[in-house]
Amino acid sequence: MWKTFGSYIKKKREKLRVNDSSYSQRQVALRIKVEPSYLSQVERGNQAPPSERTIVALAKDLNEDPDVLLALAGKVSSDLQKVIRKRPELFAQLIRELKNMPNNAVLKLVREVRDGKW
Amino acid sequence: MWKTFGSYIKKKREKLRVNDSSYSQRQVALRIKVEPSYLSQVERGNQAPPSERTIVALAKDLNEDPDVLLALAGKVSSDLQKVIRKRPELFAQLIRELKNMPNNAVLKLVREVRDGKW
DNA sequence: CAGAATATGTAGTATTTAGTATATACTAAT
DNA sequence: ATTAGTATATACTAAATACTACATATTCTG
Repeated sequence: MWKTFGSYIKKKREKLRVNDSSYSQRQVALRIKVEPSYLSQVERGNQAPPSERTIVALAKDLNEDPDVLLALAGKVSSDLQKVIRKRPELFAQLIRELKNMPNNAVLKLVREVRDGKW
Repeated sequence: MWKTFGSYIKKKREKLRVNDSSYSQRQVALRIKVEPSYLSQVERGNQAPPSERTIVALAKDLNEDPDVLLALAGKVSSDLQKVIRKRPELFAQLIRELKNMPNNAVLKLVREVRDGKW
């Protein structure tokens, strides 16, 4: 059902575990403050992905991009949502326009904005 | 608690009702397929705003922008979320860059994208 | 116009479902 | 003998909505 998220984080955890034994399910679960059995369920995709709070903690622990992990979990970071909600028409329009633009076009846009050409 | 959303849609409905008696709470509720008592609660802000599905139906019925209504309800349209989730890093970065940009700058961006300059 | 019929909004309570997680106990690996 | 992973059952909360009943308007109708 939710195999994608689960196997993604499992793989990453196991990769880290090769060089650092503190990346057992139990240790990670302890650090991100959930029950080990729950993390097990999630990794195997038997449970839907955790809450945003937990996913962000997990992302930090596994050194992953929170936005990517949230996306795999079918979510969008609440802080991004907040930005959109402040100016819904504007952002809705922009995002829909960019929906089918190729990556490099969007990226170019990002750079121009960042470099203060606006 | 949720007065903003409620009073907004109530006001709009009552405005429409002046010229069209089919905009009573009951009739609207009937059309958007919820119980009249529920719509009443929502309008008075005693209940949290409805689901996306219901809000969109309401927006259509009241001739309002769904994105705006969703925003008032503290939500972001699931189709926008989907776009973001497809390329999370890219969109996350863009949106965060634009967070504090003035409206007209963002608008300019929208226009340039729409006019195919990318 | 008076009264009947109908429509409107609201109160209060109950139900359903989803999301997020815990607890306990068991099995396998080191 | 620990440590690691998993199975299974269960709990808890909030979100979303329905059901019933009632008081007040509004509209017909004779």
